[in-house]
Amino acid sequence: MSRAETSRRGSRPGRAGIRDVAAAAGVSITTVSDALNGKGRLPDATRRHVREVADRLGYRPSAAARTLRTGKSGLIGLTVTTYGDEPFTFTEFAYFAEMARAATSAALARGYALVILPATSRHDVWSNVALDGTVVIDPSDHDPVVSELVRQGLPVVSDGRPAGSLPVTAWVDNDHEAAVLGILDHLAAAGARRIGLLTGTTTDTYTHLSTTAYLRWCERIGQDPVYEAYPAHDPCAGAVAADRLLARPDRPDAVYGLFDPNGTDLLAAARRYGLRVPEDLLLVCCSESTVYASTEPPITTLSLKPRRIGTAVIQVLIDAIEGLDSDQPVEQVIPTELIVRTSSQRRPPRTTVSPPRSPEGK
Amino acid sequence: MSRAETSRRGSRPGRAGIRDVAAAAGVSITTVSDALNGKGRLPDATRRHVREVADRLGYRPSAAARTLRTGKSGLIGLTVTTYGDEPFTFTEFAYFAEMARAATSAALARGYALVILPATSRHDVWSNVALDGTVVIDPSDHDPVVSELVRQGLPVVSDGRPAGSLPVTAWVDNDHEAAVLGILDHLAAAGARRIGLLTGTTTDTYTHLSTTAYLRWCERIGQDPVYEAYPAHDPCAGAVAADRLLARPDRPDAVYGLFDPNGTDLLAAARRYGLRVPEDLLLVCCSESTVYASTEPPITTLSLKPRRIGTAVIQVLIDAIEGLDSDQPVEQVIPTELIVRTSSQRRPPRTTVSPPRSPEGK
DNA sequence: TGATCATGCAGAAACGTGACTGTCAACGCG
DNA sequence: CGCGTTGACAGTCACGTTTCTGCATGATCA
Repeated sequence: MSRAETSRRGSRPGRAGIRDVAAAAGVSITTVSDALNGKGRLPDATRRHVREVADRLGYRPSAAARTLRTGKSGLIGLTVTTYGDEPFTFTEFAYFAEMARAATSAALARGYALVILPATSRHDVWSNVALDGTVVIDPSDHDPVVSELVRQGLPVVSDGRPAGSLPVTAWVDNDHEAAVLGILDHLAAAGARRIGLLTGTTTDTYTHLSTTAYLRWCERIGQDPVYEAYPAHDPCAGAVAADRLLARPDRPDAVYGLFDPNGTDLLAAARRYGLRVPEDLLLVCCSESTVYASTEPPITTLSLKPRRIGTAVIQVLIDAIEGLDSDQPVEQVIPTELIVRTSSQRRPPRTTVSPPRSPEGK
Repeated sequence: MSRAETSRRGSRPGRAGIRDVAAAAGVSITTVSDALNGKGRLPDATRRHVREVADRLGYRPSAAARTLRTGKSGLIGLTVTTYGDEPFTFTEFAYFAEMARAATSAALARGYALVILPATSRHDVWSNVALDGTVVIDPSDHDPVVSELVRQGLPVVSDGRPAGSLPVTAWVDNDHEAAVLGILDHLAAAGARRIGLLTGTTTDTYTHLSTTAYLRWCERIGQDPVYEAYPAHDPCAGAVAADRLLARPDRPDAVYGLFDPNGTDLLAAARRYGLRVPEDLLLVCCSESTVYASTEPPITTLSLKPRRIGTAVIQVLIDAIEGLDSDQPVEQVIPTELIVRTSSQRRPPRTTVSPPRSPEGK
C-alpha cells in the first residue's frame, strides 16, 4: 500500500511516477493517464483535480516508457554525408547552420526534436536512439545508413535529390540546373565573353548537376569550358584552385564558384593578379553568408534558400511519420534566389557611397 | 509456443525482437541478451552462434526498451540561449557550428548523440525526450530550463560561466577578461591612442565580462571609453553601430568588435569614411570565420577555440553522467588565441608585392 | 563417494506508460 | 420490476529489454 509507494519513491527521490500521482489524487493509474492525455470519459472535475495533483508533485511522464508503449519517440535524425571524419563539412557552414536552424524550428513547432547523427557512424550509435524518421543532407550514391533505415520502415527525407536508386521516402531540392543557367545568362548579359567555373571533385548531385549544366551551356553557346575542380572539403584547396583558374592562359572574364568560400578566395586571387572586380572580372558564388554584402566590392551570390528547404523537409517528413497524406508532392523543388551585387554588374546602376544594407531576410 | 511467436512476428514484419532471435538460435532470451552485451558467462561458441543468428535476422535492440530498463538514453541535450524565436542566434554561426561539430564528434566517440533543443521551448518538448545530460551554451541569468533540469538530477554543463547563482554541474569558458586586456595591449603596442569597443546590449556573461574589462583597462590607462552597444542578434544593428562608432567626434583610431560580423561591418564603415586600415584605423574582432584571412586587408581575429570548448564540455558532461570523477576541474578555462593579421599592425612586416601601391612611407 | 563448486543457461521480475477489458452504480424504458 | 445502457472508474496486460535469481549438469576435492 503506502509502504510500497514509499519504497518506490525512495528509490528515485527526484522523480514522481504516474503511480504516485494516482495515489496522491486518490484515483487509479488509468484515470491519471486519461486525465492528462485528454482521453477517456471523465468529468471535468476529476480531470482538473488530477492535473493539479500532477503539477504539485512535479510529475513528468517518462519519455522512454511512452516511446516504448506508443512506438513514437518524437525524435528526428539529422545527418550530413561527410567526406572527412567530422560530422559535417565546414565548407557549408552557413548553409548547414541556416538549414538546421529552420529545421529545428519547424520540427519543434510540431513537437519533434532533432538529433545530430553523422553518416559515418556505425550502427551501434544509430540503433541506440529511437527515431521516428530521418533527414539526410546530401545523400551519397548508395548510402548504407539510408538503406538500413528504409529497410526498417523509417521514413527518410533527403535535402538534395538522391543519386542512383537510393530509396528515400521523399526529397526536397533546388533546381540546380536552372540556377546555373540563370547565372550564366546573367553573366553573359553583363558582358562576359568567357565564363569559368570553380567546382568540386566530389560525386554529390549538387556538384554533378551544376557542372553538367555548365558544360551543356558552354556547348550550346559555343564556348570552351574553363573550370577547375578541387576537393570541396579542403579549405586550402579552394584558394589554390581559385588561383589556378585565374592563372590560366585562357583566363575567364567571369567566374561562378559553386561553394561558399569561393567568393573571398576568387576576390583575393583577383587582387593578386591585379584584376579589378567587376571591371576585369565578373564574380558570382553560391553562398548563404552575409559577409558578401560588405566585401569590396560586394559579391553577387546565389542563395539556395536553406531555411525554406529545412522547413519543407521537416514538414514532408513529419507528414509521412504521422501518416498524413501530405498535399505536398513527394519531390519538392525550392526556387533559388540570385542576390545581384556589384561584382556581377559591369555597369553598376549607381556608384553609391554606402549601399544601405538590406535586411537579408530569408 | 511457436504459434505465439508467429503471431508476434506477424504484427511487426520489419522488426525482429530479442524473442525471435532466442527462438531462432534455440536459446533463451537471457542468453541472447548476455551474448550480445558481453555480459554473463557463456562459452564463445554460444556467443558466436547467437551473434550470427542475430545478424542474420537483422536484429536491432529497441532503444526505447533499453532506455526504459537501464535509465540511460545515450542522448545529450544541446541548447542555446536565444533572444529571438529562433533556436540559435546567427551572429555566432561560425562559433556555434564549430562548437557543435566538435561536441558532436566528442559525444559520438563515447557513444552519445546530441539533441538540439531551444531554450525557449516549453516543458512539453523537453520532457518528451529522455536525456542523460545537457549542454547549455551561454546560459542566461536565471534560466528556468536549467533549474528544472538540475532539479531533476540531470547533469548540466554550460559553455560560458553561468551568471548569478545558476546551479550548473560544471562549466567551460574562456578567460574573456584576459583576452580583452591582451587585445587592448596589442593595439596600444601597435600605436593606438584611443581604442573603441563595439559591444552588445545583452546581459550574457561574455558581453558583460568583456565590456567591464575594457572599461577597467580604460580607467587604468586613463583613456575615455569610446564604445557603441547594440542588440547582437540584429545583423543590421551591427552595421549601424559600426558606422556610429566611426562617425563620433571622438573617433577612435582602433576598434575591437566583440561579435563575428563586426569585422566586415567596421571595414565597410571605414571605407565609407575614407579611413585606411591599418594606417588610420586598427581593427580586431572576435570571430571564428576564415573569411577574415582574405579580406582586404586581412583582419586580426580573436578565436575562442570553439572546438576545444565543445570537446571539453562533452568530456566533462559524460564524465559526470557516468559517475567518473573526472580529473578535470569542474570549472575549466580554455585559452583564447589572437590571430594577428594586417589590420592590427601599423607596420606590416612586409608590404606584399602584388598591389601597385606607392611605398607607404609614414 | 558424497559434498562443494563453477559453469551454462532458463524463468521471471521489473522499468513506466497506454490501452483494453471489466465492474458497479445509476438511470431510462417497456 | 427486469433489463439494457451509459457514465466513471479499477485491474491488468503488453511494449522489449536488462538483470537478478535459481536450477540443472558436470568437474573437483576431502
